[in-house]
Amino acid sequence: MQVGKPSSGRSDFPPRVQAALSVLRTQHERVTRARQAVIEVLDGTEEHLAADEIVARAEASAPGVHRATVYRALSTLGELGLVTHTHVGGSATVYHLAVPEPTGPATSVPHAHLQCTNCQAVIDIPADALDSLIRRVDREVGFHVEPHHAALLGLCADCRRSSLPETGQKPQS
Amino acid sequence: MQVGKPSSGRSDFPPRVQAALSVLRTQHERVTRARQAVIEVLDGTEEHLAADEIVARAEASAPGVHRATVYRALSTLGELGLVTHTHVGGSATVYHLAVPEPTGPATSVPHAHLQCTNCQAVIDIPADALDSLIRRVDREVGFHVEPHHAALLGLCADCRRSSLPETGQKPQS
DNA sequence: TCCCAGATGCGATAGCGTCGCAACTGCTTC
DNA sequence: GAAGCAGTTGCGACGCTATCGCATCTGGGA
Repeated sequence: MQVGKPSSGRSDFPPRVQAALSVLRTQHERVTRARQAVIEVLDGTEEHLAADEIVARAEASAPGVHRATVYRALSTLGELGLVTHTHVGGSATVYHLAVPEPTGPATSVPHAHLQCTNCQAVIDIPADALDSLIRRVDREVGFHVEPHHAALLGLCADCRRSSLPETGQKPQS
Repeated sequence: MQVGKPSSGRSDFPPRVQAALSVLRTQHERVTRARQAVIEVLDGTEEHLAADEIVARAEASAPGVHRATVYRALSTLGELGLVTHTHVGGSATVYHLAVPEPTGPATSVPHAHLQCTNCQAVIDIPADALDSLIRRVDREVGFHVEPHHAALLGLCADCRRSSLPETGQKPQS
């Protein structure tokens, strides 16, 4: 990161960042330092980042960027379809860049999320695991499930093995 | 409601309330006014109640009951398996009484939840709608999904019909 | 370079939930 | 029926996530 000062026409951005910025321009949305920083942060990781964490990391390319600004940037980018968010647990929300690699549709394939109520780990699963559920719910109650939008809760393999026989641990969520 | 002053041995409680209270006694947990009130509130409705709403309704049988006390009661009842909770949207958590009618296993059948991100409505679906997903996830990643524990988000039938062609509405979650 | 709609920084505010602590009370024992 | 104590309650403070209003700043079109 920090490969130079962010000038909006800069061409040394990673491909997905460039793609996202050009969508902004196409949509007549302003390309600001805060938005660039948020996109760079999301592009630079495979993790599930909470807003908090995005603010912290955005400091690198946009020093002094404010929480509220990051929330607003995430909201704008979400409306443009550049970012998706997922509600995990009962509290935090995590964000993803929804821009495919221009070099091929390899990364950021649609996926759903599982979260362990014991260790809080978030696990990705292919979105198609929910296909039959989605079809059934659509057919029976006309509801359109967005599989990425909320994490399914439960116990991960590790926690099932280790914490079930009474250790002092207690699940949170 | 309010059919008399709450004395712990009282026998004019609805059957599920009595059943829940007797579980408390069996487990050597104290039967307090706050816990009784919470159980009565949950027994008295089919709605999905948030903690907030439970506090308000509990006022009837336990005047002055405090938010923190209701949260603690819900937590204790949850550990005993008498109450389950579901995370809906990104914020509120809703609670259910998990005590079956002693007269038959009719009500409080296991169910999962859908929530509309546009109108916030919560829809119940039979838990078995998730069965194949649960089996697949178990088989492939060893994760045990608890289908009631988090709502699946998406768009309900009404909102798909009415709000999709650009009305001014914007989804929240 | 000018200009202004739109974005930002900031602090205040709101909602949900938890914590520590002193006072109270179920429940057991006598 | 009274005593004692561990567990529960009431209360306010606190933490976290997220949003809002408003004055200031700035991206980008002319």
